[in-house]
Amino acid sequence: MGRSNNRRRDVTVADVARLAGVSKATASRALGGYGAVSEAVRKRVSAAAAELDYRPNELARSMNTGRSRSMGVIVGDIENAYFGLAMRGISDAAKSAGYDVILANTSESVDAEIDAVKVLLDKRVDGLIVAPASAYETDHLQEAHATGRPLVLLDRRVEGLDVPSVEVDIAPAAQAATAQLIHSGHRRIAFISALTTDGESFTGFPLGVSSVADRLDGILRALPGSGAESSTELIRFGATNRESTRRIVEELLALPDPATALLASDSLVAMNVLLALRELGLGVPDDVSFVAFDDFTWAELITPPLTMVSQPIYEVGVAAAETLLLLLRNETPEEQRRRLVAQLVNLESIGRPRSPDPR
Amino acid sequence: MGRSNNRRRDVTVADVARLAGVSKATASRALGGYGAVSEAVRKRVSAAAAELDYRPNELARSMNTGRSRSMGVIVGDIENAYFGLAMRGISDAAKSAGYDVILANTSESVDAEIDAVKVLLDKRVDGLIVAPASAYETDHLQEAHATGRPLVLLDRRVEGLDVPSVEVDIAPAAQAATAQLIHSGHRRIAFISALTTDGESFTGFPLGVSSVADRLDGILRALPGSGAESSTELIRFGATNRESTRRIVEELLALPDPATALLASDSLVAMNVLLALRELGLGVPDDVSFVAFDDFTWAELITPPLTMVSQPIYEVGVAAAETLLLLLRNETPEEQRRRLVAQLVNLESIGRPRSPDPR
DNA sequence: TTGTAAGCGTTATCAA
DNA sequence: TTGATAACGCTTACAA
Repeated sequence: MGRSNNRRRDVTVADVARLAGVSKATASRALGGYGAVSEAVRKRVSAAAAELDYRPNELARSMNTGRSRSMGVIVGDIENAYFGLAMRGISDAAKSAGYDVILANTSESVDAEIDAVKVLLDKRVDGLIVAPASAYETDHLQEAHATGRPLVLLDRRVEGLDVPSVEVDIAPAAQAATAQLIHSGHRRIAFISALTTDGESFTGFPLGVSSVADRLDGILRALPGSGAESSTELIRFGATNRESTRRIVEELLALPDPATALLASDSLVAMNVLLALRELGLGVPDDVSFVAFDDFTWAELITPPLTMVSQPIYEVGVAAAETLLLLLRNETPEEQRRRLVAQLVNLESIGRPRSPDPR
Repeated sequence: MGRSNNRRRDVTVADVARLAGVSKATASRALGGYGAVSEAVRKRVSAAAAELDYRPNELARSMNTGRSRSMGVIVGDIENAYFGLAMRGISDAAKSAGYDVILANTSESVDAEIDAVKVLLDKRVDGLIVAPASAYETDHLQEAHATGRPLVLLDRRVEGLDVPSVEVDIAPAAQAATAQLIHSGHRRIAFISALTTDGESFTGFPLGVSSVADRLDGILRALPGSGAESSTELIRFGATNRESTRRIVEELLALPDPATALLASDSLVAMNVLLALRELGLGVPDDVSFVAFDDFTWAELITPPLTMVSQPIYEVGVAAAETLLLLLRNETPEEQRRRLVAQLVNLESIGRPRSPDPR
């Protein structure tokens, strides 16, 4: 059966100590496994604790050790499978080190991020993992860092903020994808992102999100000497929803010299681009070639299977957590900027460009 | 600029009080906005707090209020979009009530769940939201409930555990989907789930996961008098991965009287079933009709668009959090078992059964 | 309205 | 090896 003391006052070390006939300090030592305790006493205390079903109050413990054995994680959008998987990686790595994870979701809003940092620091998390919503507004991250509590950046880095980051090394894969398109005969290659640039120029960078800047960087690196063109009109931001994405796709394909290949910055953009193409009655890759910067389980089921840049995002999460754990032990990570490799998964959405006029 | 005291000792109420020239208690009252404080003093304390950039230590606060303003959430798999979206709902609702969320992932393992409950209770969360991995092994949930801390079940309920649950009312939708299949002429309708039954009989229930049991319940309810058959061989569990799912699909289609329609219990199963059908060279819905219990953004892009049972899972998350918040205020939820309606989204993966022998 | 002092449940210090 | 006792930073009686 088991005791059913409703609404019982929590059992404390004092209770355990009393039952075991020792002092609070001794009981605490025995339970915590530190200091010097005789074997006999240890047994007695353990028995008493088991008897009373004692569970230490982690709050109280944290209060004078100063460490809470928890890490705060701040991401833009947990419902996005990309961050969901990263979260899983973080969670797994944290757990096996005895840490747990407090999650904050920001809906990619900097204000919410600022707030989340405050809340988590107030909760006295031992450290933070953040996928920053903006590379510009970073005062709150600077401040967090200044409190002395370790901070690791996830998926995105912030220039001028001297903390470790774990990212996907996406530029080479972006370059490879672009090279592949060029090889197939494409000269008008467009990039579509959900980023809102707020009137910022994207040329020369930096863009607000480094992971997007890196994609673009890789693409542009593939162009010189290829005959393919780098042109402002082919690089488009603001594909935040189905409608805006459709408008962008239409515009790209209605240019005097139209785009013949589209690269989508993430899975959501990819979906909206594909929906737009379908609505426009255009086929992939016969009418337009397509590459997505993300890998989704469903890609294989779509006709045709999509060419994608696959990212080890679970591993990014694990690495970020491990880096943070390292910092918490006052060790220094091998690299300040850790980059995991992305892979071009070459399925069937790249074809030859349709000739400008069908003869 | 801002001050750059590295590794500064945290500012406490005592510091604020000293600067404001009042006692600790008064400062605390002024900052907390309770008790009686003169306007002049309040201003002075606020100024001092701002000056010192004071941030209250929530740990210490929690320790003597007994409340931590945080809730623990335990789900099987955060990387699953289904739970990711629920998490988002919980997170949003919690935040707007000033609560935050500690997440634990269990990989659908009961042991991990038992552990997670312990850890979260030790952290003194004010309440728990759990999507239980099993309807049988529930001692840890009973115990959690017995501590007096409120518990709300998410997506799945546990018979005999008297706590509120928020679920999707999936049975009617399952019945509707089945009716639709019957209407199209199907008589051999199969259900495929990832659940491992451990040799439990599924007839008469209960299955380990109520949400799966409810699907089956709805399906079976549609059969009587329809001419369609209810048969053990058509109800299959253990579709946990691509290979096992393929085997199950093959078996179902190789029966003396083969299945002509397949219902997949969730999106992962759905994907594996579709992959299997593709590998077997079978078309949907020409060769086999198909319905999935989940909605995925990609369904529209697949050929043909899938018929699905769409679930308001974000809202389930919101409702679960709101129910918990209610309990935390010692109020009673209107319904002990809250059910949100699911909807049959009728796209194009239901067709007429292929005649047994092609003449 | 304000201050003093006693808790909350731990861990840490220092004698014994 | 053990036990008083003082922290940790906050809230809250109770007094003034």
